[in-house]
Parts: sequence; structure tokens; C-alpha cells
Amino acid sequence: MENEKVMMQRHTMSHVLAAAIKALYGDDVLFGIGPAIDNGFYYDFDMEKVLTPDDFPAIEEKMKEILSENLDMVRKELSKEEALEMFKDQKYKVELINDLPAGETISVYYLGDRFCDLCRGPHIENTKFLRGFAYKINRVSGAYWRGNEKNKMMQRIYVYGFADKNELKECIRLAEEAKLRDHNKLGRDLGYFTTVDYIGQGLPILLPKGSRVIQLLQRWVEDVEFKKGCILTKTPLLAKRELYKISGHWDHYLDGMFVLGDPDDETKECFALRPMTCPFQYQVYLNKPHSYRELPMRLTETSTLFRNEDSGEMHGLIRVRQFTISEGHYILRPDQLEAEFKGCLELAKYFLGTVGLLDKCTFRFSQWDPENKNNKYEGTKEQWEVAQATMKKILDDLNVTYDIGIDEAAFYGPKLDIQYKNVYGKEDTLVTIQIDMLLAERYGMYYVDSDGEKKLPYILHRTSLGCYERTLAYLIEEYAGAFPTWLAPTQVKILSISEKFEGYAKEVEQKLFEAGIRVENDERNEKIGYKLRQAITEKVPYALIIGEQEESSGTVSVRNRGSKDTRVMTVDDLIKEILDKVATKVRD
RNA sequence: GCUGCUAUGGCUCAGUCGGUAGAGCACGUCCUUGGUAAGGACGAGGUCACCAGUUCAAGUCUGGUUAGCAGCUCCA
Repeated sequence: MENEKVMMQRHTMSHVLAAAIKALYGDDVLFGIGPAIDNGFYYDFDMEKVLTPDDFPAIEEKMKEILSENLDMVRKELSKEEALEMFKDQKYKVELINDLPAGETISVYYLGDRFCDLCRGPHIENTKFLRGFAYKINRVSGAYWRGNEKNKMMQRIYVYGFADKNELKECIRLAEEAKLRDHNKLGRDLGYFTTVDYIGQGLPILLPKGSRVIQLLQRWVEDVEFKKGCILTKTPLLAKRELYKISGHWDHYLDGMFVLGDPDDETKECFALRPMTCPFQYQVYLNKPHSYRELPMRLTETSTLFRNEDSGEMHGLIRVRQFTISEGHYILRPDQLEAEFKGCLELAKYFLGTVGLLDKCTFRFSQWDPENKNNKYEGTKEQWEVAQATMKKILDDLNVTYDIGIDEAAFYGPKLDIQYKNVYGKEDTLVTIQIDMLLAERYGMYYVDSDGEKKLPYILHRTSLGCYERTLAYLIEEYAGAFPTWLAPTQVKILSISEKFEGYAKEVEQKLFEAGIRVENDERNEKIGYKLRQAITEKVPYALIIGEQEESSGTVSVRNRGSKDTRVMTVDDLIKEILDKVATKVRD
């Protein structure tokens, strides 16, 4: 297969890179691993010299030199003892050799006499076959040995690599283009959000535009949820440590919580900001006894949460320490689980589809780790197997295509996570639907069934549009800042030809304003072309040009974003057109 | 949290060998009274992220802190 061939070329190139590093920086370099990846390859090194982009040209030059030597890639198989002897000065290789399963063939590859690496292969037979291979060093960064943060951090050199130089060019071009959509840049430039040193990491300020978009989303989500039979709650943003002890969060997630007071001093009150809404919303259920007739009880809340993420984890609006989420907890009878799960999934798909993000979403069935290292998960193996089997059946019944994520579950149950990738390809969870068969018991939540017995309900934890900050970030990236009319913070910008027409401009502004349209009037004494350019830069969907012709005929000249044509129409027709777009939430 | 990089007006960036700051855009005022992607003049705006240190002298050198970026790790 073509793809396999490219991956083999990339893999061989990683040996060439290692050989170049060896040639340039000597024999005391410790070598890690060097696999092929999607857009090229990387190699991990442990060395004194700290690499910077200034070193890239020399490394690329050395790689070119090695490639020009037409070296054979020669495979040799060794016994474990021979391999250990050969790599006795390479501690990472020794570790890899010792971890190989007994009986596994150990092979090494010689790149001429330049470099010899422990490697399973296969490889391109001779570097002359890599002559047309196009590559460019992308970046160098830190990476833990074997991906474990307890291990030493090595230097990882990422290289773009393709069989064809046009593919390489295209890859670099796409990366450059992606940068232009980056919400963390664009969102700041366009005035959606900002950050302030002395407020702190992960605590963005939503500026008027960002606030407006989130308000629009939030009102819409709350209205739809109401129509779906959800019950609104408003619960506190913090609680005493005792609440989190019941829920299990104190034991499982203390490090991730903002604690007010000394968590270890049991003689004093200690509060913590909420990292989730579950235990708060359960109190609504616990307020009084419930009959089976009352279920499902769909509790929802637009809920602000606080999570003390590690300092290096924050990213724009995607990973923050305070965020607001449309969080729901559905208390149900076991026989209602499938139907309610389906309802949650449909709701999420409706929201994501309408805002235009669903097409790029993937679904992940997040399961526990059966080994349950570090006691991360509550409950018994049997309980987990039941919960996961139930979820699998539901997903299969609903024809959901999903990946499985082992050790990605919540501590109380399996999840369906709806994932989205940012412009750099980094994936995060947008929406989650979780089955919880454990927590009701911890809280003593029961219902009285038709037979008069007290029974434990199941709980569905779910978000409907996920975290508003994160969703806003993805929307900025998806639309490159040019929001569809129904979501645009400013829908219309009025540009008058001169002061003489400001009276009429104001009249039009007022009419649009009264129709509920988000309108701005650019009153500066600038030429129309200049004002228009500003409107385009701000990515406003509608620019209205107003002058003598418009005033005398009671019309406006409409220039839509992305179009060079102008339409002359009455203000009423314009209002109708915009309100129609808002009502149907079209992607325009 | 880890590795590396970065920090000069709202934005993009100059600032040489250490001698207390500059441009363009944006903003304000005025002129221009205009027709579809930059009309003109003038003006205001900076404790050079913060705190120490070295020095006669620090935007510039050193250390620390904070924040931003990329990646790793983590993510209820």
C-alpha cells in the first residue's frame, strides 16, 4: 500500500535524523525512539546540547549529506545478550531490550556505518531510494521518555516528511493556514476575549463580542432544554468539604479543586469551589421522596465550574480554570435508561449540528481500566461490566460509530464523549453523556417503585452543548471568526457616505435595533471604502451603505460579507431576511 | 507540573557596543462632504510585564516571579 510505503520511508528517515544528530553532537547522545507519524516522523534524544531552531539548518544539511551517501539499511538479528552488549552505553535501548517479551526476535538496523539502531523494521533497503523524499524540521520540544511524566524529559525533533515535495509544501501551507484560524489569536484580535496577567492563567475575560455569542448560545440551549422537559436548578458554586466526601470527589479529585481553608484541618470548616454540579443537583432530588411516576427527572443547570488545572495545561478558551457548562443530571428508572440516553444523544447532535460542529466530531466510548491502577474507579468489576455492557448495547442500537478509550471513564461510570479537534489537531471533549449506576447509593437517592419497594435510580450525567467557552473557541476556528448571521455578535454595520445622511442612518439603525437585530453604526468621517474595509476586517455579515439615493428612496444598499455585489432593498425586507436567518439558524 | 521559546503603546514590530524610547496601523481633534478593500493635517498614548541584582548608568546583562506560545504529561 502507498501509505505503508510512506510510513516506511518516514521511519527510515528517522534513522537518518538520528545518524545526523550522532554525527553532529557526538557519541554521548542517548537515543530514545523514532517512529513515523501522520505528517512525518520524530526522534527522541537525551543530550547535553539544547537544540533550538537555529540548529535546524545544520541538521537538515547533515541529513542531506547522509542521504547522498547511498547507504544500505542492513538488518541483523541478535540474541538478547548480544543486543545488551551492543547497546550497553545506551540506557534507553537497554530498557527497551529488557522489556521485549521472551522469545521475541531482536533485530537491529545498520545505516551503512553511520548509525545502528534497535528496530523491528522494515525499512527502505538503501537511502538512494529516498532521493525524492521531501522533509523539513518542524520543531523541537520536550517529551517524557516512554510518555511517563516520572521519567526524564528528552528532546523530541519533529520533522515533516512526504514522498513528494508538493505534499510537503501543502502540509506546511495547511499548517500556516490553520494558524490564521487559531481561536487563541483570532479570538483576541477580533475582540472575543482577552487575558490579564494579574487575574491569572486559565481565567479569560470574555469581551462584549464573546459574551454576546455565549449569551445567544446559552439562551437557545436553555429554551430547547425546557421544551425537552428539563427542570431548571440553581445551586451554589461552593460547598463544604463534607459534600465532596460523600460524592467521592474529595478522594479522587482533591488536587483538581480550589480549596478555601486547610483541607487537612478537620476541626475547622473547609470549603471548595465546585468542579462539577452532580452532588449539588442531587440535593434537589433528595429534597423529598419520589415516586416512580416522577421519573425521569431531568435536572439541568447552566453551571459554572472551577478546576485547578496544572499550570501548563491552559489554552485560550479551550482549557480554562473556570467555565460554564450546560450540565444535566437525569434521574431515571433502569427501564428508562435507553430512551433517555437516546434523547441526550439526539439533543447533543441537534445542538452541535445546528452550530456547525457535528460533521467534524468523533465519538469515544470511554471505558474504565480493568486493572484499576491507583484505585481511580469506584465500584466493583461486576458493576462496571454491567454499566459498560448496557452502554455498548445502547450505542450499538443507536448505530453510533465510536472509538474505545480505555481508562478514559469517569470514576463513577462509562462515558460517551463527543470529541473535537482544534486547528492544530489536538482533541478535546465537547460533549459527554455518562451512565452512572453508583452514585445514587452513595447519596441515598431512592424512588418508590410501583411495588412499593424503595429502589436505586440510575443517573445520566450529560452536557448538551458542552462548555460554552470551549464551544466558542471551536466556533471561532470553524468559521475563522466569520460567524453565521444568527450567531454573529454584530449582524449589521451601517456605513453612511457622509454626515449628511447620519439622520437617515440613525433611523435605519433604530428600526433594525427595534427588530432585535444586533446593529452598529460607523459614524466616523471616513470615506466609504475605508469604513467598508473595517467592516470586512471585523467579519460583519451585513454592511449597509447609506447615501443620497438610499435616503431618497427609503432603501439601503446591502453588501454581504464575502460578496462584491451590492443589493438595494427596503429596510423591512432586510429585517425580514435577517430574522429569517436567525429563526432557521442557517449557516450562511 | 515538565522541556524549550517569548514579553517594548490597543495591534504588528524597530531600538547598534549598556548612555532613561521610535514607526506603521488603531484611537482623538480638525480639514475634506464623499459611492464600494486605506483622503489629508495635527494630537494624545509607554515605570520597556513585575521584583531584585551587577553597574556611574539597564529596554539592553544576571537571578527570580508572573503571563503568553509550542510540545509532553494530565483533563470529573
